[in-house]
Amino acid sequence: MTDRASTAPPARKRADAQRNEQALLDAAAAAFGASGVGVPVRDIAARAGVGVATIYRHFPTRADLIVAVYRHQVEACAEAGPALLAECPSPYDALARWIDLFVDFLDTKHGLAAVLQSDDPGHAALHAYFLDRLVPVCKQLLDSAVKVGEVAPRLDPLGLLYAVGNLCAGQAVPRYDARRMVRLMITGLRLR
Amino acid sequence: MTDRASTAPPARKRADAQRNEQALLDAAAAAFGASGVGVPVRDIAARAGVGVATIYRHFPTRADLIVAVYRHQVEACAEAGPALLAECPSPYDALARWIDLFVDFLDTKHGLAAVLQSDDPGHAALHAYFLDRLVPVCKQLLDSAVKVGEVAPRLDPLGLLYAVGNLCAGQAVPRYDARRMVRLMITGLRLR
DNA sequence: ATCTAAACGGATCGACGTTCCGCTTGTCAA
DNA sequence: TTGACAAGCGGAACGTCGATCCGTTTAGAT
Repeated sequence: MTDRASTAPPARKRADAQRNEQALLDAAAAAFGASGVGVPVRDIAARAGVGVATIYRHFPTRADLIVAVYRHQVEACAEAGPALLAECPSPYDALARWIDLFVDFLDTKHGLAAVLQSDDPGHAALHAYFLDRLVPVCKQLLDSAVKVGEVAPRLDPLGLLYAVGNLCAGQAVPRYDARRMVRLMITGLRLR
Repeated sequence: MTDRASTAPPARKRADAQRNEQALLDAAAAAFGASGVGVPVRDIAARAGVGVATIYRHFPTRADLIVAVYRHQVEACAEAGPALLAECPSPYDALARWIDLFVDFLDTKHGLAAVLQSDDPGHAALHAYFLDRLVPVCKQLLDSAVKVGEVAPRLDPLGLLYAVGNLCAGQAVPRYDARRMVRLMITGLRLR
């Protein structure tokens, strides 16, 4: 075992493949920012200076690519949950602020919320990742607020996250303020 | 003026064109119900037994076809607004029940809410129709509730309708209950 | 019966996601 | 260093879909 990491599996990628994967991540991030997460696959490939097949080789579905691009930010959002719970005066406040963070994240990513609500099986991995990572955090916040009687019990955290995502989708109309509508919904949650 | 209706404009459609238009409306209604409003144009044409060009001739954009298919139901929803205002104990109740009607309408139409939130210019006519017809009704209900102090002022009726539409979009997840989330938001509206 | 413009249908085009296949190149052992 | 081989690559090709085009059919008027 001369490997630096003793747990590393024997399969190692070729150097050019690693470079391409990184180039693709950079290109995808740029393309998503410029044209939304629905940007044509060919555009991303062109930005990265690779062929389209290379994208599919590294990221079998668009969802895989999206997850890879936004993983850091989703992680940060997930980790903010317990932190807010610790520092906020009440669990409800923590929940409200955490939802705000989630809205911040979603509405700076053109079309991400829309993709999140699609039932295209190609997006299953995206659903799975977001939900696996964020539902437990939301549940913890919700449970804490329920425990002190600030919020009514029996609200599915998945449903709440889903609703926030939906409210952030489709901002085509300039007079529509997603954040305000989310706050309204969170207000409706409060018991006392 | 030998025309039966003196107000009829000189332009009259050929009988076969009228038949085809009706066949298309029936076929589209069936196809929308079976496969959602995103069903391929070719499928609708096949159901109606016409060529695809005939669809575009009668309904230049998909939005025109959707509007034509659902016009009656949208009208009914719009007309229910003033009626509810008259018969309900309070304007807030009328608003809540009207929103409920809107949700009823939306979530029985696969994918309609999703189309409603798309910013595809081909759907502009759909946006325009829904908004022209329903925003004034929503505004009347909202204004009435504001006047008696049940709801905070300065909420854009368009934004509220948009939010309801968003909440009804993308019901891919079985544990997501759009109606419940809408009710939560409407609850958040209430002042006293 | 004849004429004409309205209407038609399906071929066609372009955009896109996805797959396929022959070529290139990194890696490792001799 | 060199040779062999599999990992990796690029872009052509295919299927689907929306939208348009164009030669043909036909309703309705004369």
